[in-house]
Amino acid sequence: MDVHWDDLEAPLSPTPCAEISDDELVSISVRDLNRQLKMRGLTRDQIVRMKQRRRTLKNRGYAASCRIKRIEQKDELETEKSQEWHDMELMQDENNRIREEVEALRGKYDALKRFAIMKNIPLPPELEIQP
Amino acid sequence: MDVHWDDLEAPLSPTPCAEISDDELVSISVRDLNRQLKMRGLTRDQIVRMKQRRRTLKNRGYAASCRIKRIEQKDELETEKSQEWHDMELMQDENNRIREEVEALRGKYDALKRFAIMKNIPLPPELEIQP
DNA sequence: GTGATGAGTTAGCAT
DNA sequence: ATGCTAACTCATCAC
Repeated sequence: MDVHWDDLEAPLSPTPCAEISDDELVSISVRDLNRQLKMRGLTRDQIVRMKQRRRTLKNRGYAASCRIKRIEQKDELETEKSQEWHDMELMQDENNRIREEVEALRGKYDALKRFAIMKNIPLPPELEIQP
Repeated sequence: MDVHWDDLEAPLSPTPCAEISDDELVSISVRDLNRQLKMRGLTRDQIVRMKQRRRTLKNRGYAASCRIKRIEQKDELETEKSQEWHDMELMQDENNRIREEVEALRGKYDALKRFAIMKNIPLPPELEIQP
């Protein structure tokens, strides 16, 4: 890491590119990359290969993010699903609670009806009890 | 397709393997494959390469099923999610329906209470109306 | 040029 | 040997 190109003395040596690490190559700007390539008299062919290596490294990263994204989306779906499942349970409970309330109320109503009948108390029609 | 090996006359020719299509190679049994390879005097090296080609073709299929499986699982999750969402809506409606029922019942109760008070009808304590 | 993604290859694990 | 899957490479598309 932290290589200084100007320190190198043999730009035309048989291994003129070995010093560029993957991390550097993938993060350097196109502008700077071109500058370095020119400066170190690389052949057209070497330049093409270097560009290609950069592209491949970039693609490696894209593939990784793509995989991560896919996993995250799956997690998201699963989380939403279990959240909905939870909400549904709460609603189910609420539902039962209200249902019991209705039952209790209706029970009292019936008792009241029996009471009225027993005592022969006539009820106005709008207060009649229909189940 | 439908190649008959016995028809070939030059088992040691420079292209002794070209006749095996991908489909055949990937679906033939190991037993039969070995038989064919032996029968056509292939070199050890050619046999190794043929086996490797078979393995690669199989892997191609595995990769495809793996992708399909992933997509299906995602679809499944999404389907379940929207199903739950639908169920939840139904339950919400049911909930509102029961809630209205309670309200109606309670309204009648109040009316009954006012009626009893107006007529000075004493109710037994267990039939008392508490909101 | 950059980023995303489908398909294919390879390595490595489990059976 | 077989099947699966993560990571990688490559082709291709959209911007």
